[in-house]
Amino acid sequence: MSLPHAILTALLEKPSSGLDLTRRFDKSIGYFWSATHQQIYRELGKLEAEGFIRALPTEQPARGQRKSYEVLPAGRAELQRWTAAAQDPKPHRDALLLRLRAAAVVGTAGLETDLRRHLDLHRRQLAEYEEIEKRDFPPGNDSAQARLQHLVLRAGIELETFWIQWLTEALEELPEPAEQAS
Amino acid sequence: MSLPHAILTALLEKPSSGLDLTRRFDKSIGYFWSATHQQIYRELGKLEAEGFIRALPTEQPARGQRKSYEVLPAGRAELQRWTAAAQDPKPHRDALLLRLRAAAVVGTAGLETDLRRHLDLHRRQLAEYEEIEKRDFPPGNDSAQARLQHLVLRAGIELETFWIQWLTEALEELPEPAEQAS
DNA sequence: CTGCCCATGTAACCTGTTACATGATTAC
DNA sequence: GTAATCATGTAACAGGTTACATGGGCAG
Repeated sequence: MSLPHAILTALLEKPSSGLDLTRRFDKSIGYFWSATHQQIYRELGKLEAEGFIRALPTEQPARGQRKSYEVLPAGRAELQRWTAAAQDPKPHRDALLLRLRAAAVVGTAGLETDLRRHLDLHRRQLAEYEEIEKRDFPPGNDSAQARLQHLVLRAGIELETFWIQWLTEALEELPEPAEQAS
Repeated sequence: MSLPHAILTALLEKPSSGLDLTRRFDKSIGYFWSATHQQIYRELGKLEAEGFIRALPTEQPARGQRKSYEVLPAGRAELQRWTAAAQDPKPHRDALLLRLRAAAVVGTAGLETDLRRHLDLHRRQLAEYEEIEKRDFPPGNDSAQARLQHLVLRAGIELETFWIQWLTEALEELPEPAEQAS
């Protein structure tokens, strides 16, 4: 039950249309809560029906016309309630760790290529985060809002850093191709 | 599409009944790929229908009777194929980071209690992992299989360590209760 | 023989994914 | 005017969650 709250947060940061939101869910918010445009439109409909958001009045909100939404007081209250509510951490699911565990049983043949690819993807993501950090969080800005946003970004940076280091170790653990059983 | 492969891995490590698997998915494999008993029974049925596993022959495999499964050669081959296949990382979804981002907009009132609870949960998980490490991976055992399994466990340890450190920082960033607007 | 737990399973629902559909705008 | 793209949406499906059902064995 987090997608509606991700959308409320995004809309509070800036009122947007469905497509705007879709774009913002490809970066920024989407770095830790991804969503496709189909999910977003579905959820915008629900949020509007519940009275949490409303479409900004425009001329012709017909098909093919942009429709921007803003958060209503009830929506802000709901987000506040959700933020403060106790929530149990969701069980983890990490396909890569599962694969390594499977490889311990059936062998590591063929793994290396994809591990290197993942390593590369994490390096790119880290570079992107560091770019954002340099651009959006120059030293000195210490408003409460900026500090919290920076904290979230640093979580991303440190998680990517962890995966890069871990994948590097993992690649060292793999037997040389020459040693692999066929 | 990872649950069937998680089950194949678990069954290769040790043939089991549905309930055994359920228990093992509450720890061990379940630390990075959780599943409920309903999912497991559903998936066991599918895997058996596909010829990847089979029920070990017993007297009366009726309702209420334990039914143990073992992996067939086709199942091992499928797991091997999956392990070596390229897989894109799934998009992240982390409710806690989302909440912090929401809190940057609607305020941090009420957050602290639950952050402390999460911190405590992560500390317990880390302690559990370290216990397992001490028990199952004493220094000196360096079979390829043990090294891979240890690598996976270390990922868990380091991730928990990260969250503990991050949550500690986050709690320091929160304004004092006295400063919070009502 | 009642209540409780073990073991397997069914059903309904919710969320997320993939593929496709439709109207409007812009480029050529 | 036709093709490509923008913007919003529908439909079908897959995976995961929650609630409930069924039969067997065991403790008192």
